[in-house]
Amino acid sequence: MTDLKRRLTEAVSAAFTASGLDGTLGRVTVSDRPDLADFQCNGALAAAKAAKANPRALAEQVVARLRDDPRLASVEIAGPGFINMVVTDAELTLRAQEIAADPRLGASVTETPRRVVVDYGGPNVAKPMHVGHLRASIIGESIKRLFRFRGDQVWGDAHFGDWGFQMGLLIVAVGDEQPDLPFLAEGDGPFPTESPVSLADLERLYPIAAGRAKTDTDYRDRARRATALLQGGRPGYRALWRGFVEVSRTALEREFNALDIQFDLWNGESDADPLIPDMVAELEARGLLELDQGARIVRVAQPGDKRELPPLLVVSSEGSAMYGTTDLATILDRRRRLDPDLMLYVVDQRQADHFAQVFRAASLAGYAAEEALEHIGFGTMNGPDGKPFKTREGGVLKLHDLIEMAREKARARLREAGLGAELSSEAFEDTAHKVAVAALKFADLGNFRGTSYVFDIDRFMSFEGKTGPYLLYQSVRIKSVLRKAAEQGVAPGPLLVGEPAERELTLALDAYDTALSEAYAKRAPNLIAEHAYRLAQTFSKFYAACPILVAEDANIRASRLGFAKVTLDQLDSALRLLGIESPDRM
RNA sequence: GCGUCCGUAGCUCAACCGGAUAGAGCACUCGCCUUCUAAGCGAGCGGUUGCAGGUUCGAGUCCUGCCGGACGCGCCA
Repeated sequence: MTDLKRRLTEAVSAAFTASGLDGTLGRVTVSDRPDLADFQCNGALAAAKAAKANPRALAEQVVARLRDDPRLASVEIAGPGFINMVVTDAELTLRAQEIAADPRLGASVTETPRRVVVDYGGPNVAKPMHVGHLRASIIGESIKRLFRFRGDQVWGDAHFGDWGFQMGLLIVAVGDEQPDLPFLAEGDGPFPTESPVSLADLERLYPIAAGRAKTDTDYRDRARRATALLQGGRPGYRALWRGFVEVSRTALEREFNALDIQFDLWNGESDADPLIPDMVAELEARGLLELDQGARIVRVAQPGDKRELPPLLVVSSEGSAMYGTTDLATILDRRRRLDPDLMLYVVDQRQADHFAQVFRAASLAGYAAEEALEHIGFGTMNGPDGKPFKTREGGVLKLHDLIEMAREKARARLREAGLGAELSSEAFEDTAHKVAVAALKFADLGNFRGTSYVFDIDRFMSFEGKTGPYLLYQSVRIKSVLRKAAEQGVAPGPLLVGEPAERELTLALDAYDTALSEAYAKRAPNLIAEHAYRLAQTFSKFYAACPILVAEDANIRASRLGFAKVTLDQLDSALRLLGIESPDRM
């Protein structure tokens, strides 16, 4: 099943070819001028340029071949050579009925399903999630759902930051505070299985230790040695580290669940670690490694580069694995275990150079084709001052606190609307949570991921305009109508396009497939968000213009109820792809 | 210094492969609840697309230069 745009593209392309023109120029798009047409094709202009001909004359040839198309109410040439098309009500009726009958609500699947790993979230041991994690989690989750919905086999991997220098820092910090810990002893143990520190301890110690390591070289060297010993397998350090990982992960999973984010894999950086010695040996054997200032590196610069890309550091002068080493080993690990066609890294744009280095090294080593590795970068979330977001006190806002702030705003608004009396306290809390999550996610996914945006809690939580709560509201309103219809014994019937609002709604529903395939191609969930918003808005117009349950004619009543039903289904489908769930009432 | 990205309405953001009259939301003004949730709908106001050149029938979009900003640039992740 294809959408109207694609069907018309086929027809217009055929007309171009039949006129002796390049068929690919027959691409049809939704009209820029809804007052003039439903769809348009600008191909005659491009064809004229290539052939040095008159665009209107070429358009005339093409249009002549389209005049008999029964699906078109009109085909006209406008301006310098735009081909404007208006679709008949009959064709729209047919399309509306198709979408209503389609379990996928008009969305197609990809022609060639792939095996895809989406690496996102990036939680770390000992670091509570903060607003900076919000984007990675929200965007990654949406991309994962989108790819899966389009038919790919997808694994979402949290890629847990449980390894590296930060672990050495924690060992030193904890050891300094509790020097009598059995874990610090050399030898094989046995060691306690209980963590000697709480998450709160780790969260308190880590920033202090990290700060000290920046200025205190002795301290830094101790942490580096601890890192090397941990990675070398010292049993006491390993046992202590396992405690860090456990207390951290428990808390992190709770937070992800609150945002309706689920990972298929919680592979830590430590899981890639066992592969490193063989990997290093192999890189060595292939002559890819070079000794430089005591470290072992892979040179990744290429001739065409505008600037020389620094080499990837594989083994530090201390003998430690680095960030890039782990990432490289992770690629190797995934290749062996999952053999993906594509790995997407949903990580802050600022790490673009790092991923370029790792991907090139992976390509050189033959671990993955460079096209199979993609960094899906996103911009930073800034405060109202345009600088990276901070609380009023200058600290980092924890994700947990952010969600609670949002929830509190949602509760207040729900109480205003009188929902407090209507719903049980459980249902009320559930609704407040859904509204809060929708507000946060839609505020983020409404923007293209690559651009930084201003994080403004009041604007986030405003329940008016282009916001998550607006979308939920439209969904809820439709559910309410459907409930009333069921009480009155009215059932949805065949969709009939007559009123302008019904035409518009059908065209909006038809645009779902394009929105999803574009979002998929560009890895850009904001296109889903935009579609959802446009659909909700178009429905709201329809709702105002076309009474449903009070319509005189029974067929029209059933048709409009059918429009309500299919709109709800597609809207909820789109929202699910954004990771947003709509409540029953609000 | 080198590199990447960005500069669009008072504010926050769009603009599909270079196409028609640069669009939304917020804010502001005005209308609309004896119809299904007004968290809504309709209408209005608001623009020299940072500046200057160039290519083109046509430039927010491509090229050059300048101004302004964010970010990155081997032993943190």
